[in-house]
Amino acid sequence: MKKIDILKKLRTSGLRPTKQRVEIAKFLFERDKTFHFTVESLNKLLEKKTSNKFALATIYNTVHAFKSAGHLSEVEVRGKKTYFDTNVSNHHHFYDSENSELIDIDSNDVVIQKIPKAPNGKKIKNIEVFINLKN
Amino acid sequence: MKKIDILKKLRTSGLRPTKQRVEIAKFLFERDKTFHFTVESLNKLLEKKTSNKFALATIYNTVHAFKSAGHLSEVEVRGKKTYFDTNVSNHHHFYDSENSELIDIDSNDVVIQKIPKAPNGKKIKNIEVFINLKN
DNA sequence: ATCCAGTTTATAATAATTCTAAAGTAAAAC
DNA sequence: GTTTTACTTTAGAATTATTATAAACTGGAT
Repeated sequence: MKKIDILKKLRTSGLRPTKQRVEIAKFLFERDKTFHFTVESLNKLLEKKTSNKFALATIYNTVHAFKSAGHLSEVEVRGKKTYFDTNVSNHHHFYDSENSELIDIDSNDVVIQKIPKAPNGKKIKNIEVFINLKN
Repeated sequence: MKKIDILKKLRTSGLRPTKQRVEIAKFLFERDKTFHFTVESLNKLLEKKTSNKFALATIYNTVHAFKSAGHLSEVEVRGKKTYFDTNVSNHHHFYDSENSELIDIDSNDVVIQKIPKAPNGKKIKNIEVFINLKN
């Protein structure tokens, strides 16, 4: 994704393309493979990659803004930190607790044959399959 | 589950049946349906139900002790608080984010036809299916 | 009854995240 | 191109869930 697209992405989401947002967006979205991170890991990587330092609160603000705009998804992982994913399509995850690593599973690689119907008055929003790994 | 069984349950787990543990165990395990809770909700419910007050740290200690002994399971729910479940068999969950409620799904009610093979050198520990609900 | 390891307790410490209010800035209005 | 305005960033404080600490307590062995 090119810089011009980054700017468009931000503008069309109603996000003013500030220096910080553009930097973070470039870091997150200018890549081929999907990327999983926590606010802490993102912060460290940004410190290395770019010369600028961002306030931690800015990382939080930005990541949440991107999430609200649908550019990031939050992954269901129990633990202290919240994981985010640049893959916003419907998909599943392996979780390797050895090194706290998430790995995407394409939606097509999981086929569910049978699920229960939703409780009264409720509908199914989405189904997440989480495969925990061991060595 | 009767009191005598509660005591046996604690003793066979190597847990000394203290006043607090017995009270909490009775509250958690003397019921027919499975029960989902957070430390906070459990604490509130115990305050109402029993005349005794427990230190919050005791609730944490006890819940973790029960979990280590295999009498409680921890559920994968993203959010600030950790959820526990008196159902320790292999099963899945609905999650109703409207009222932060978990509902058990029997393992037999979910059939997965296809899953990807685990990444190199890793094995599958378990599979958790999480069905998010909406109104 | 006495003792001791395991427990409970109140409180402090920690960790992730959110809040706050002042200073900064993109972009609209002039 | 200035000025203005509303949105952002920032540093630090506040909050929240959880864990650690260390002193007081207690079940159960002796």
